Amino acid sequence: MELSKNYVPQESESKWTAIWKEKKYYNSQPDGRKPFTVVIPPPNVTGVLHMGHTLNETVQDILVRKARMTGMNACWVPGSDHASIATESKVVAMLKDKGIDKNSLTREEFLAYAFEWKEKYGGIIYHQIEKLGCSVDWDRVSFTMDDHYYKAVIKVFIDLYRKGLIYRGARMINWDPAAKTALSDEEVEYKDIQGKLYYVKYVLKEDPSQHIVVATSRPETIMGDVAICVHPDDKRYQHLKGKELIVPLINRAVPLIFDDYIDLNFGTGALKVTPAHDINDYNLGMKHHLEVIDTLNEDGTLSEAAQVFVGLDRFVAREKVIENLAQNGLLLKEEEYATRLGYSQRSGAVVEPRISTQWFVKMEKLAEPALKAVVDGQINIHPGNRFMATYRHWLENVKDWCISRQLWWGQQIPAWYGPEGSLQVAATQQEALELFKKEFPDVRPEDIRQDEDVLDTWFSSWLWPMEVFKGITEPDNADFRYYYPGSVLVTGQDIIFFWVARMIMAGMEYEKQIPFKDVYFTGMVRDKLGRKMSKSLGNSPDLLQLIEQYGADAVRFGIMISSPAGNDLLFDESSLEQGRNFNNKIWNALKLLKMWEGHGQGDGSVGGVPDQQHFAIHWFENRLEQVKGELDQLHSQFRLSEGLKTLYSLIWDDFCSWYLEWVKPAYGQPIDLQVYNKTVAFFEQLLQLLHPYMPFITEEIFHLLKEQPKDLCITQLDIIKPYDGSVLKDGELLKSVISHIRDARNKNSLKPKETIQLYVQTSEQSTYEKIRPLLQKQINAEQIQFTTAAIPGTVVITFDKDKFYLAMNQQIDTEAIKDKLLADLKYQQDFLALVQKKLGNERFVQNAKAEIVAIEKKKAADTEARIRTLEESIAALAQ
RNA sequence: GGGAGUUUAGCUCAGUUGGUUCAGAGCAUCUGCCUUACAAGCAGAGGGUCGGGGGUUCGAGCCCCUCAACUCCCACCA
Repeated sequence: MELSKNYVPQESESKWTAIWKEKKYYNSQPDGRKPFTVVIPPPNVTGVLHMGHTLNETVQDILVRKARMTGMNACWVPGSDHASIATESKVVAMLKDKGIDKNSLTREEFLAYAFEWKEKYGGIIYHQIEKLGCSVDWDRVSFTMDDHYYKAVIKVFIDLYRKGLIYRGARMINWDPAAKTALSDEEVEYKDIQGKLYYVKYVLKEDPSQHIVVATSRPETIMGDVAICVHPDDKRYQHLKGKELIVPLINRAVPLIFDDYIDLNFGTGALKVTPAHDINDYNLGMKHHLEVIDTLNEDGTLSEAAQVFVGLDRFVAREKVIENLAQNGLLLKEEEYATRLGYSQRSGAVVEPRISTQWFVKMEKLAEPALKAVVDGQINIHPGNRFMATYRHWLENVKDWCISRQLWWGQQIPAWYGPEGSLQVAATQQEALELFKKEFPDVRPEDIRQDEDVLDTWFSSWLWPMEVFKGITEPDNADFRYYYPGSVLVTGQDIIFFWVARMIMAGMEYEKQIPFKDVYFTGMVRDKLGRKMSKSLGNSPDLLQLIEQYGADAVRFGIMISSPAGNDLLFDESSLEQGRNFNNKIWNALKLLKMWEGHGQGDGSVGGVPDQQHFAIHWFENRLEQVKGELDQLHSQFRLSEGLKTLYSLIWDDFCSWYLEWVKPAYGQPIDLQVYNKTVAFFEQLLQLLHPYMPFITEEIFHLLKEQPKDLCITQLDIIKPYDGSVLKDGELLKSVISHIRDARNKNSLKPKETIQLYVQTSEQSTYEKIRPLLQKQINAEQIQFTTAAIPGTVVITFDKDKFYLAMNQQIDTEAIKDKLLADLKYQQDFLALVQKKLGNERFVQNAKAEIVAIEKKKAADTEARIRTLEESIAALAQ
């Protein structure tokens, strides 16, 4: 079989995607095994996967594949979120392009367009998830607007309402006067602008000669003023306590109130309170039980309540008010003032804060068990407890959750308005009607109307870990009982409140159980300049194009290699190159083995293995077990990035650079069959360990390596065996000695083909005997001999307490060697001085633990021995 | 404004309970190699006052205080 020069990912990726799918490896059904359940954080249905998703999905796939290979019944549920705001605005934009105004459509017509849109674009993310190699169960695809899911959301709303946890209340919302619609916070763009601050005189009712000056940026709202507020400690206004002031233009008397909300140093320290047109004023008004006077219409013109300039646009009215104030001598001055204004993303109009009636969830009772679950450690957050403080702070100061949205795409609020302002909450019109009939026996279907608003997207996604298994609609079903609670949730730290905390609340409320045992927070993916990835900057790469260019495994490698849990990741395509290079490295190891295949010699019995290769095999066997242990440790701590680094180094350095070179037969020589078989077995194990991170290439090579009874993705990892540390130590010694001698060869400009004679002066001859054959081969030595004295005319290298003499057919730069030895000597002497100073310190000897002192003593002894070695070498050199 | 986090080599990051030679890894850089798996490679090398200052301790990259810069979340000043 002819293998290509480099690994070509595309072909094998589509091949294995199809095979895995066809064999249904990733489909899960409840059975006797332990479940390992992961629910995907559902991406927006009409979106595309960005690099943040790529990171999340890769992390999940690593965990799921690893679980599947360790005897667990892994179930990874894919799906998507209807994402009410994001999707609706996209659909609205699409309609606009077609020349259709949303306002001209009925709700039903609009939803038909929206579903059509969802069907058309909803598949994109699933395709991307598949291309990335994610081992999700495609039979369990869920969508937050599936029929059962819709019902679950409605059921929960009704339930919470009956429990008294949902109520209607007033709230400031962002209003777009041009589009005449409410905006979500996300749809408001803030811009820094240069505005003006107007200083207006409010005279005292009982004594017009006295007044308070108020600074305002919005004089046109003066007619909505219901109080003037100052700081309780402000000496300037103490004497006016209990007095009333006159609002200009309309001559309304309003009270002077005191509140420490006021900033003493801003403006004049006096604030006009206009509850209808400012969120802070609204809160102040609530606190002080003030009236709310809404002086604006929904199109931004002044309303009847304003009394003056009725019907004029707010900005026209502003000029009129200023004019009027100036004429009456009430405008003291104007001041330039830098501020931020909200603009509507949709129409560009200046956003108007407006009071509206919204639905809320009471959070206090829900928050308590959710906080406890994390504080008690039922749920473990990774990394560490870093997000614990944030989580606790939010839950302890939790505000009620506004769940109504002025949109059509989503679950319509199951509240019905009947005669005489009556209200009923029910799943269907029929049920609502029944309820109304108790009070109004004659009520007809056309007398009641459902709330127009839909529910916040998070009000559906907080049920995700449950309802993907129909845990809300059919709580006793077998799937739910088996898979719930889930194992790990992998998500971005930015939605800890929006989503994570609320899922925990829902889980505790409806199952009295946590929804998942571990939460793994990934960081935010930024570009290499540290900027957030965004469409407007155009710095977010296209996932499919990256996969096309580098291969899915390389993309997975690149994104994982530098992303410790919770830390931001600066995405740089060079890490993908590193991944691609890693692919090639593995591919080339395969090519090497393929060259050996069929050329094996010997009967395959252990006895036939030559000494040098025997050591190599023995060493790698133990090294492999050691790394397996490390990997397990890292996995249990969710340190996947480090796990990948560990594997990278194990494969590239230990396996390819050291082991394969050690067992490689001399040019033209056949390989020992036993060695070959062992090497193949090692390679298989490496592929298996790497598989969760890089599924495609590992599966491909696994099969190219030899005939396999089954596919790699479902093989089970062996139990880790204990390893022999002394072999590893010998291996480290061998590697160090090889490196040192190669360095000396380099420094003396020896060509690789030129041989040397090596003399070793050591007290540990038996150790060197073990590694002698490999050492000889790797440093291209004609022979290695032991010596008890310096060999003149050679290059001297000291290593630990041992000395090496390299004889070569080459001019030797004695001065350079001497300089190096002297530098080393100086370092050792300085180090010894430090250690001795420490040991000479009585307080150290008294206070430090005995073993620490012993270690220091050993350090001193070792260093002294090393100094002697160096001094001897330098002396020998002088001869 | 409130809360949280980060700061270690040119870049991206490890560094666990304060104590093994602890100052590390990868990438990048430099030197030498077209050695018959791999130049997307091989063999080596150099590079850091651990953000600044102070403190605790026999001992601090790690603990405490303080300052600075950057980042995120929340609330957004008339």
